[in-house]
Amino acid sequence: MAEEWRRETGGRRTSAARERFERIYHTLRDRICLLDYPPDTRLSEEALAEEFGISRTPLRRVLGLLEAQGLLKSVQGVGTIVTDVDLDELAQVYQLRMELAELLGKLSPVMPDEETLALFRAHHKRSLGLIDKPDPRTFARLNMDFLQALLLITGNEPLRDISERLYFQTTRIWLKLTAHMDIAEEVAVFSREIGDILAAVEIGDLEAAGYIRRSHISMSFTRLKKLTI
Amino acid sequence: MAEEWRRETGGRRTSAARERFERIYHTLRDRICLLDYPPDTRLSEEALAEEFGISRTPLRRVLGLLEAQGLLKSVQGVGTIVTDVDLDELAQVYQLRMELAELLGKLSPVMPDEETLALFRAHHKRSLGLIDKPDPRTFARLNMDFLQALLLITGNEPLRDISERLYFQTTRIWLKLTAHMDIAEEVAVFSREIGDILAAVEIGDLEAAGYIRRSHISMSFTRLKKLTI
DNA sequence: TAGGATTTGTGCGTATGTATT
DNA sequence: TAATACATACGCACAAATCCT
Repeated sequence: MAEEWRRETGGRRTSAARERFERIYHTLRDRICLLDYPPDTRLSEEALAEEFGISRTPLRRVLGLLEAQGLLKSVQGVGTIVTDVDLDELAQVYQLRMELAELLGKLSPVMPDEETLALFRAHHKRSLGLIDKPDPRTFARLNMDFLQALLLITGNEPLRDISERLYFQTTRIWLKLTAHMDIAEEVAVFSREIGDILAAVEIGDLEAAGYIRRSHISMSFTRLKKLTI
Repeated sequence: MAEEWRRETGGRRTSAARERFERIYHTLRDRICLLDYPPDTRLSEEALAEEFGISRTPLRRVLGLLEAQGLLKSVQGVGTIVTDVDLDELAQVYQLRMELAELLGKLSPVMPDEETLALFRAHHKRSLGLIDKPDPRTFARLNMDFLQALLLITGNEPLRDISERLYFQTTRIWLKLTAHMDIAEEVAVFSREIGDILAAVEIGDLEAAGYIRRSHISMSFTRLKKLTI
């Protein structure tokens, strides 16, 4: 039979190869977005393959996906290079993310269960703790975790996928500009965002949560533009 | 030097390998969406590689992208299978496409040049000719071509990419249900849609074009639901 | 239940392209 | 300009998994 590898309730299958693919994908995506691999870094397929204990072939499958999502660019004879984010791309992505944030609370809204609420509260607590000791990397990580939680308020899977992809496409620009901004102020603003959205989610007003998120994406971009001028 | 392979005005590079990748990708995507490969079809990597005159390795790169977009599913020991579209997925994609259609006319609107207008007029003419001799496959092809033209009204590249991807994710369901619908009526409706959008584009009212598109996506889904009940 | 046929997944050597000396 | 070093792209053989007899 060999069906012990069935997973999840719906009977969906997940092969070991697919799990490994996901694991490596998330690992590399996080490294790119946390600037462990800053823009223009040249990655070595061979070194990465060795690190993960596989050959170049399955690794290249992961790199291909990251390239399709705009985080990498492979050029024969040169290498696999981490892409940079230019202001035009950033503006377009943010403009679209604003609209999608609004849709998060409108399309197939899912009333959060107790587990999801606990997640929001935990993130809020983390943000409060971060105020005392602001750290760019910890801030970036919390930001990523909070996005994942926020996606749970919609049952529209394509919307979740797209929102996640657009977020990771440009989020590393924040860590890149960390030296030119007031980290303490950014953390304080973000903590208020989480608090406001948590309040909306607690009373089940997901549409309000979407609007709050939209407003913060808008203001984030405005602050960011002032830095780059 | 070996720089004769530069293409496009912006100095953007396109290697031969990348062009071949794009060509095969579009070929296979069209075959899936035009039901040359109906849902549940098992594709052979070896046969496809031979057809395109390459080995399995670069072909698998294309299949990997089609799998990431939800059109294929590879299972070891079984094969590469064309996915089917279930009603839940269809509903979510259509709900999102309605919103994105509205955004097409709002985010970074691009006033069409004469070439683009000629494209719209040509498609309208094709739709009128199709009324006399309705054919499902020709209809599907025109539908695809019109989408590509419509995407030109926005300068927001992420929005264009996402709109295109969502369209191709579910459009084959129309051809699949062709036997149960009034093709002549569908062609007539579509021809009016093109005519209305053409009129809006001609006078530069791109926001109106987006709303017209949205309304037709909505009505299409309503008609489709009646077929599947 | 077992085994062979078939398919995708993987490892590795080679070809091809780029940058540098 | 030519040669060398080194990176990704490719082709092929084998491993692993599934299905059917």
